[in-house]
Amino acid sequence: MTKLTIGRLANSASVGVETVRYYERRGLIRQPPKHGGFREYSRDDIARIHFIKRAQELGFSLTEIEQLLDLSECKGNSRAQVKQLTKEKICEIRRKIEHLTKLEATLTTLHERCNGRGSIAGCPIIESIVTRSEQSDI
Amino acid sequence: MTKLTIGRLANSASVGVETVRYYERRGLIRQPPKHGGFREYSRDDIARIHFIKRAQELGFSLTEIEQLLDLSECKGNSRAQVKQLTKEKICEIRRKIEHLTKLEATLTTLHERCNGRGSIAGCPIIESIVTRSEQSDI
DNA sequence: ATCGACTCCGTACTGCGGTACGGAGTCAAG
DNA sequence: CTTGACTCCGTACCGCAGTACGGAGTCGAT
Repeated sequence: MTKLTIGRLANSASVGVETVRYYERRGLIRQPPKHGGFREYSRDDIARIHFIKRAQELGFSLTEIEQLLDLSECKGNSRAQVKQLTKEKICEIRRKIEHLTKLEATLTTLHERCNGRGSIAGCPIIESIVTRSEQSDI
Repeated sequence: MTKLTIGRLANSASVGVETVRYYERRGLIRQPPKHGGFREYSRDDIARIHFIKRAQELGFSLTEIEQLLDLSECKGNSRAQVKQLTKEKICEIRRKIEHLTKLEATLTTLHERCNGRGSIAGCPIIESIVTRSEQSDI
């Protein structure tokens, strides 16, 4: 049972040492006791970083993850808040998808319209950018 | 016919003065002749900024827009390259949509599974984050 | 001639999520 | 007890697309 230093913690959680320090600065993980100036972590801290990483994969920002962590530790009726955060994230993702879908449609139309041969003169893609009046995006 | 100073140019193109200077630094617009130390633009520069803005709306980055601008001004058979850039952008957008769609599905499942009542203990959303083993995202 | 608005320039800062640097201190193995 | 790996800390930097600052100079209208 060697001491869980920052390097070993980082290794166990597959992140960089600097990332751990960064999370500490951001308040995502508490500063652990120090022995001889060196941080000494517990197993729980590995789990905490795993939590952060997994929540990131789900699309949550570090700020939101901070809230999730707080909620997951408080004793109130916090399940509603977690659900609410999730709902907002879903809406955000849907908005992004909607926007990207429109973009894709516009670009695909342009791409199909362009024969890809010859000089720029008459290129429908460039034309569309110059006379910005085609479909509405954004 | 008052002189087209940076402020008037910015106004005409609905961007900030600092944005124009930034585009110049980035090489997106050439530095115009200066009279008494003041930049003096032509009507073409307004069109150029409009081009940049419209291309941004289409999802292109400033780096890509630089290429588009170069292509739109060169005399070679550059239509193929414009089409290629567009295709790559479409692929990039499709990848993003794909990723976001998977995320949305995962989060929606989680959201449905959570009744939103009570404390954290047993909350399916938090559980899913803690035991990161549900669906695969990213 | 004066005044206010504008412009000049370099630099720093924003948000996001880290990554890199570098000199000093410390721990553990040989 | 030396050596090498690790850790400490603050700070700067990355990409992206700007935005902000602030002191000095200049233009146009009165």
